[in-house]
Amino acid sequence: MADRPRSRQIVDAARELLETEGADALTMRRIADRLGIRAPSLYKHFPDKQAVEAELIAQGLAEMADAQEAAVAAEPGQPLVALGAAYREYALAHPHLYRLMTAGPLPRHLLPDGLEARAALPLVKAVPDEHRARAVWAFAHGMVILELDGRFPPDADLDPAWRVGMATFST
Amino acid sequence: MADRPRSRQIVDAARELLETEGADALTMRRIADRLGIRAPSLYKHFPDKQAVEAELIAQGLAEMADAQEAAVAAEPGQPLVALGAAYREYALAHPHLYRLMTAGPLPRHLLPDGLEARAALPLVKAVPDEHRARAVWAFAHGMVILELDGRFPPDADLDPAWRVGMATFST
DNA sequence: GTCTATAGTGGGATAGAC
DNA sequence: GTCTATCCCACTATAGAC
Repeated sequence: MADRPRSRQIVDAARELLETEGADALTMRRIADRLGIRAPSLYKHFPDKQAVEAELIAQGLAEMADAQEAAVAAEPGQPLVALGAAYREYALAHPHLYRLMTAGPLPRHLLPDGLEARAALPLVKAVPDEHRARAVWAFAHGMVILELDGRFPPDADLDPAWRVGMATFST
Repeated sequence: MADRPRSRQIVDAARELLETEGADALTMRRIADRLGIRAPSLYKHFPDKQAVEAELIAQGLAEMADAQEAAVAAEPGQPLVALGAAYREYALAHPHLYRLMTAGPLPRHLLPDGLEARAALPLVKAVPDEHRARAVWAFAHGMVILELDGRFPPDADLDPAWRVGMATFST
């Protein structure tokens, strides 16, 4: 806590705001409030708001990659089922961050080299055919985002939908 | 053009703004500009902005339902393939409207009764198992939204991904 | 049904002093 | 690296006159 660099403190504050209150709360003013400073001071550490958001996206992608890698390591027999479960779990545990990561184009020029590829790698290894891999990703993302957006019936049990989807793609 | 009711003109102007410039351009001021009036005048015809958006969402859902119904009628042998193609085609033809229709919770209390169910019906008939139907919808929505958001590699040919997904769910 | 005027809120970002 | 002061922007929405 003590002397983490300011830039790190800023990203941490931004993340807590995002995760607890959502994207609307993620403003330069609110970030500064959390640190007990004024908003203009943030611009000594980051050129603009997008740069702060890019850090959060990078964190999310790295954590998602970790989760995916751990999932296949733990359940090598059914990689696709393990990947799907880990994907869903991470997204539902960090809904606002997941949205930030996936809504709109990635600011690729602001992300570490290779990060996007690393996040995709476990799926690519489990599903070598690229077209099939894209289809699986679309299924998983669609399930997550429709759930987060409250688009399924409120009482719908989604476990069977995940199961049938993952089973279908596993064959 | 002449004497369509003002409320209708407002919705038409809103739709043209949304479709041509995206959600950020859909403001009460811009709508009023298009009609040559001032923004406050709009509030004599609609209680608030959400009511205007709900009209657009209702239009989109109805048009999507039309497209789905026409698709199964034209290709009764492979309903799922026809539905997927029609879904994708409508979404890509109206990307901003599609986003408005699918991002966030539906304002169900502002939509005509039964409209949401009508839009879902062709898929429900083609895929009687509700879990499987949800999985198919998630796949289709995921494919569309990832494409609209530029998340697939820029040079990716998505036709094979759609084919493999639809074929997989058809068996 | 339109207008003017305005309230109220919020945002990102910069200049320049210290 | 922080501050104050400020700019400029934009939005939804209401009140009240005509």
